Amino acid sequence: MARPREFDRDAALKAAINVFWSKGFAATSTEDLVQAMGIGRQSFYNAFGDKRRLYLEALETYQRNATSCHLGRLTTPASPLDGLRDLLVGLIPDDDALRCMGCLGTGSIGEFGITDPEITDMWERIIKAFLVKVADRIREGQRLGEIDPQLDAEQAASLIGITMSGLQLAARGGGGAEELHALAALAVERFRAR
Amino acid sequence: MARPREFDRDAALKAAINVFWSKGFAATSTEDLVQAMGIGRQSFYNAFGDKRRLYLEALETYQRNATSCHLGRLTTPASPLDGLRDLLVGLIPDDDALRCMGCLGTGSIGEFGITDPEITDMWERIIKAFLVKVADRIREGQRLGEIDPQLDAEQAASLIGITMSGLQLAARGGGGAEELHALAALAVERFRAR
DNA sequence: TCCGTTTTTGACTGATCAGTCCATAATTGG
DNA sequence: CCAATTATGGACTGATCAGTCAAAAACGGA
Repeated sequence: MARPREFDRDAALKAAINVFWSKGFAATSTEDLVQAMGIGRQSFYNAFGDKRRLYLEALETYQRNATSCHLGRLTTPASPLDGLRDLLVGLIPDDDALRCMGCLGTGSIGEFGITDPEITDMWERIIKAFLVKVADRIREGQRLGEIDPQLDAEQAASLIGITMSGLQLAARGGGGAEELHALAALAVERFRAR
Repeated sequence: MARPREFDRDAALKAAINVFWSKGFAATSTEDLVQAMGIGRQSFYNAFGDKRRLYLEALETYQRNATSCHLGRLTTPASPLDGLRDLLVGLIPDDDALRCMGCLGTGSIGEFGITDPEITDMWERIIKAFLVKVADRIREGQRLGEIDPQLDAEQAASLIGITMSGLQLAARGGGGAEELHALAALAVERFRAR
């Protein structure tokens, strides 16, 4: 039909994700993006709309991938408490360069707050579905006698979510891997039935 | 000796803090600032150096004030556990407009990470001194039998710090006052000796 | 009253911003 | 081989960016 695109759209998107991830939306220029993505300016606008559209797509892609990793860690271990610990500990990469990037999702909250309805909606949708799974796992742990039965599972799940955000911010702020791993483990340990 | 300045420097700084607080550094233009501060462009550069200098001063002023409020809430109640709860609950204003601004300090971490040495140093200095006080209060609670004696006080204090960041991010993300107050209380309750 | 010093005002700078235009190139269906 | 369609590269746009300049204005001291 027409001339095919020369670059790999997924690879370009991945490159864009990394730029937004490390610098945020406002501090990233379209020049930064086309450079990192290795494509021409017009190809950029053809394939991704504009800077904001690309950011939304990058955010959604990043968050979908991240959430899938989180759920993997949460549900893999037989023990729900282990699952929760793996979830939190797994947020914190050992690699310094990666760890100090923090999380694009929490970064977008910090940058936009609730000023951008599309971002707010996306976040709400993703986080709600995720916290449901966390609450399920917590209830499972309560049934098994691992987790304090007095806890409200939904509320405990929200607290896990908040702890996740806090850990990721601390990671971006330069927190060490061992230190943050220990804090993640401690946070989960507080849920154990005694 | 010379012509006196016509504006109130502290008031102008306060106005600048509010702009940076709600929009972040990169998304704030000098035009935004001089508008909000109600001063001329040259007065701006005379009195505050440049945009970055003003940001650093705003951040330091904001954080000094915030930390002082935190310490007040932490130490006022007779019960250390109550102090910790007041600390966390007090982070979350009832006023919607104020609450959804989050925290300028955590915002600066999200925006700059560890890329700006001056910000990193300032943050490290302030947070370390603060966490020492939190750890002191935790040890006091352990002596009184309120707080789980098995906890490492320094580590627990760090977890409190992380929970604070998470709560403030959640507030910026649109979390409700009651919901976040309950989560703050729950987070502290997990430290209680049983 | 005049001088030295500082603030104020508003115009101005070159750089960079996001996004567009257009000519050319590459592809497939007819 | 041509027409239709899309991709590409590079020049270009007006807007906005952070920051500067120069001249006028407001003060205290001599």
